[in-house]
Amino acid sequence: MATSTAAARREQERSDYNAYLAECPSHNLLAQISSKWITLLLSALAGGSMRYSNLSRAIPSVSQKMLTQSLRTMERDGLLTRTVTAAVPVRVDYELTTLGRSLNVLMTQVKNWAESNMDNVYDARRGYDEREVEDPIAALNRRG
Amino acid sequence: MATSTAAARREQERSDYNAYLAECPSHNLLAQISSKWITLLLSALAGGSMRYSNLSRAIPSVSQKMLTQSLRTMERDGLLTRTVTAAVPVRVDYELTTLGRSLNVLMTQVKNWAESNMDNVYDARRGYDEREVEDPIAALNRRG
DNA sequence: CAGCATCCACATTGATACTG
DNA sequence: CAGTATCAATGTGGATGCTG
Repeated sequence: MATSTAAARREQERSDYNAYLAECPSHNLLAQISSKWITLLLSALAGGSMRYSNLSRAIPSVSQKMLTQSLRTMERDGLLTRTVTAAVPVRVDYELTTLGRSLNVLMTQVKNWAESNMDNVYDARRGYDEREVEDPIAALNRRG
Repeated sequence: MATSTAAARREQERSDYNAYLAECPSHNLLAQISSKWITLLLSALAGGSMRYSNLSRAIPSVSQKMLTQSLRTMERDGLLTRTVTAAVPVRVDYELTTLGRSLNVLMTQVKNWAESNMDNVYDARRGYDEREVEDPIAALNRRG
């Protein structure tokens, strides 16, 4: 019965920790803001307010669905404001809040890091992939 | 023929931009590093080198699959080193590189932002969700 | 101990068509 | 113009079993 108990205990532990992580709000938030579109929208809106169609053109790879969805999420999280102007046709403007701008500062830094270190990363990848080819040698070494 | 041409042009534009985005290496990199597990692994390894089993225990919610996969990605990108010690049983240590540590500095800032602003975000969400309930009024206003 | 291979469930995303 | 609704494809991650 020992083994089945061990398995049960493992499962219990994992379940506990999952609950802990699911609770952890800062982690959820981190996951949200590091989403692909959020990042792009932050920098698109960094220069000031933009209309829906402007955003759509600024980030042409985004579908209406994801654009709307991301904007709604950001609005809900207080990162931007959505202003509807009653006219024909309707006009909707999006603008970063103070909170949104403060986040953008950080994300810009991360983006800059990515741009600055791209070459390092790509070199590392090339090196890694080449090493993969000569793996047999590593295997020999491992056998002493 | 005007409409079909417009559609074709749109598609062409989108295709062009997609190619542009797919090329954009800093964006790819950004997507990679903002992955859930990468973030956790960075902070787990911030204190120094760790063994595979240590990491597994430090981040209990990660499956072996994702742990291994994430570590390989980070190794490939030059964010950490993987050291195999031939012994029985085998021992594998992971340690952040200088590049990895420099990234961790930024990600820690973002993490801190998330922790500091959690309350703001949650308040905003509550406000948004409450406003949703009284949406009928907004609809009336919109009709002037 | 530190993985890899396989299968599978689910969430995310995209394409398409339609609307106030 | 600024969306909504729906369906299909894709990807991501987890569970399981096996290995050097």
